[in-house]
Amino acid sequence: MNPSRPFPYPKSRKLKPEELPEVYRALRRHFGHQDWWPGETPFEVMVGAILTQNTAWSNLEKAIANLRQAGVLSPEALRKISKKRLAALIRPAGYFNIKAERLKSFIQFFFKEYGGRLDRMRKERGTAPRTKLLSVKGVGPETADSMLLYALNRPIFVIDAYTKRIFARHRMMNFSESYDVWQKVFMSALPRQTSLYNDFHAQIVALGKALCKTSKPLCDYCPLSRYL
DNA sequence: GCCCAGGTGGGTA
DNA sequence: TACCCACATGGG
Repeated sequence: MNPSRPFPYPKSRKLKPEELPEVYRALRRHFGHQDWWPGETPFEVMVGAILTQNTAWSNLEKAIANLRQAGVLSPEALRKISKKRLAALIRPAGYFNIKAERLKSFIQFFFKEYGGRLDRMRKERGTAPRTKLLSVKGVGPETADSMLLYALNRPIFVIDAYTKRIFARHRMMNFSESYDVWQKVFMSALPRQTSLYNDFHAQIVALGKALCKTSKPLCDYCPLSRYL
């Protein structure tokens, strides 16, 4: 994604953060409730959060399928497997060497901090899990927040490339604002509800994927065109 | 063949 | 702080 690319769409009115609840309802009317869970288990979600970094979802799915096929989609098995074999299994996800390294560092952290047990991580209150996750090499804010929202059911809004692209195009804020600023704007404008954050992010991804498949200008197609 | 995808960390000025 | 860059496969 090149944020400096010229803005390819007609000048639009500015979308205000206060309109986000309404935007969510518009997306939901268009796409329907997503009930989105990007993985079969919470642990799989955490693994997927690392594997999906800057990668097409279809490639991630191949890597997850390989891990499942090899029977290593568990904390214990991922701790035991060699980095070399792990890298070979996740090859379709791209960046396989660096992601094998990141998965290993995450697993090491997961055992050191929580004994490899998700329930122990769940019990920890407040912002401690996020702070700790961010200390793991290879886990940045989006990866940490994806884990917190989709694996631990915490009310944390995930900001991804689709989110920034779509809302920057609607001139709500600049693409280049920091992750924390983007997140603060969304979380200030929306009630703190896990189910809302889960489905809103899923709606954004649904829109992002739909727009990737069309060459039409955004405003001809987008269910948010009423806000232009 | 070319462009891009649900990021992150390291290096340089 | 603010940019560069490496990391890599697979689909359109």
